[in-house]
Amino acid sequence: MGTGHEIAMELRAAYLSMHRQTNAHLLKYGVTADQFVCLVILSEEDGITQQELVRRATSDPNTIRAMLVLLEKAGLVARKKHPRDGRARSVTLTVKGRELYEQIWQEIKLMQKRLSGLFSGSEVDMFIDGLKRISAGMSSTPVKQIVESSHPVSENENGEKKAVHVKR
Amino acid sequence: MGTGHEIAMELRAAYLSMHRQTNAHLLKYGVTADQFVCLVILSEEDGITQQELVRRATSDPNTIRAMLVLLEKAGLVARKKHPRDGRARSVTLTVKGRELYEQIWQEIKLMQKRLSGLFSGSEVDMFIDGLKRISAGMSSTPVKQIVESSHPVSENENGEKKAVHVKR
DNA sequence: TATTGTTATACTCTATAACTATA
DNA sequence: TATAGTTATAGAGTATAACAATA
Repeated sequence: MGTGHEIAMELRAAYLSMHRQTNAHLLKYGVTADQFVCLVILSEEDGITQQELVRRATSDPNTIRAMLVLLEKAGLVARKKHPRDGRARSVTLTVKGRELYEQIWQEIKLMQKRLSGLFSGSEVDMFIDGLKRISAGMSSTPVKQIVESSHPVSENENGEKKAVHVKR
Repeated sequence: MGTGHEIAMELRAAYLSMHRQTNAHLLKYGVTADQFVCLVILSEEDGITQQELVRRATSDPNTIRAMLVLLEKAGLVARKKHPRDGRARSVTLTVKGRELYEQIWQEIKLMQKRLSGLFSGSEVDMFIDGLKRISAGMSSTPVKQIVESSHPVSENENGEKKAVHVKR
């Protein structure tokens, strides 16, 4: 029977395969797969905050900012002041951004058809449900009782990131 | 019913959640999740070539080399000349590398138990099978008929990476 | 000639931490 | 005080392309 380790390795393999394939397709448009995810999210709802983009893209504030700066430089998105919250930014697709998104979508659509074509109708939903369970089960809240164990590397009581020799 | 787009987004979310969680756990050991994958593969079979590591880690030669150089600098792996093929390198875990691997494994095991605990016995295998289908279906061979379409960006006939404005 | 790996180079993504401005 | 985002900094991973050594 499949183990947790196997799930992890195959999840990794599946994601990386998809990610590379997507990047290869998008290379000629000058955007990365991750940047395109931002475009997709914005095409679904324009004017959301960076914070909200972070959440929907399963990302973090620094990464999203870096990507938005690049997308802004490419003239694909705009970051206006949020009308109601002076701290926030309201991110929108420019006309150019929406056009590029739609152009890319035509191509990516075929790849996604290939993706869903790998499953039968009933399988798809079960599979997606499994993915969602993993997202929920692995979402960032660290598991306390796991963190302190009988390893001599870190001695702190509460699982904080008090690294001994941090690399990043 | 779930679409290809939904599969892609949820696959992304699941992988990134798992990846971040793993990185957070491994931070105190001074290795990344990706580096740990190398250690795991080597623990399963010592003395394989970099090429073989590339394949099993779903990676590429440059990335694997960069990671091995870091792992070698940390004293966790060794790269000897391959006994039969003078071009190849035979990669092995050092004693220190194997010890660290086993120490980390105790902790990661719990996370993996949590992972497999999200599924029933019969579900696990179906889910893993779905992931494998994606890896196979998305594996690097580019889909010819998709590549050239009616976009004005690239005009080449055979889907080669002849980018107009390449960023990376 | 084909293959394994290296070197040089460069950019994106990711993360930490300290900071500003607004709520 | 808490929250949204910025700045500075840094390092890992990823990719291209040209190269050397060996098969």
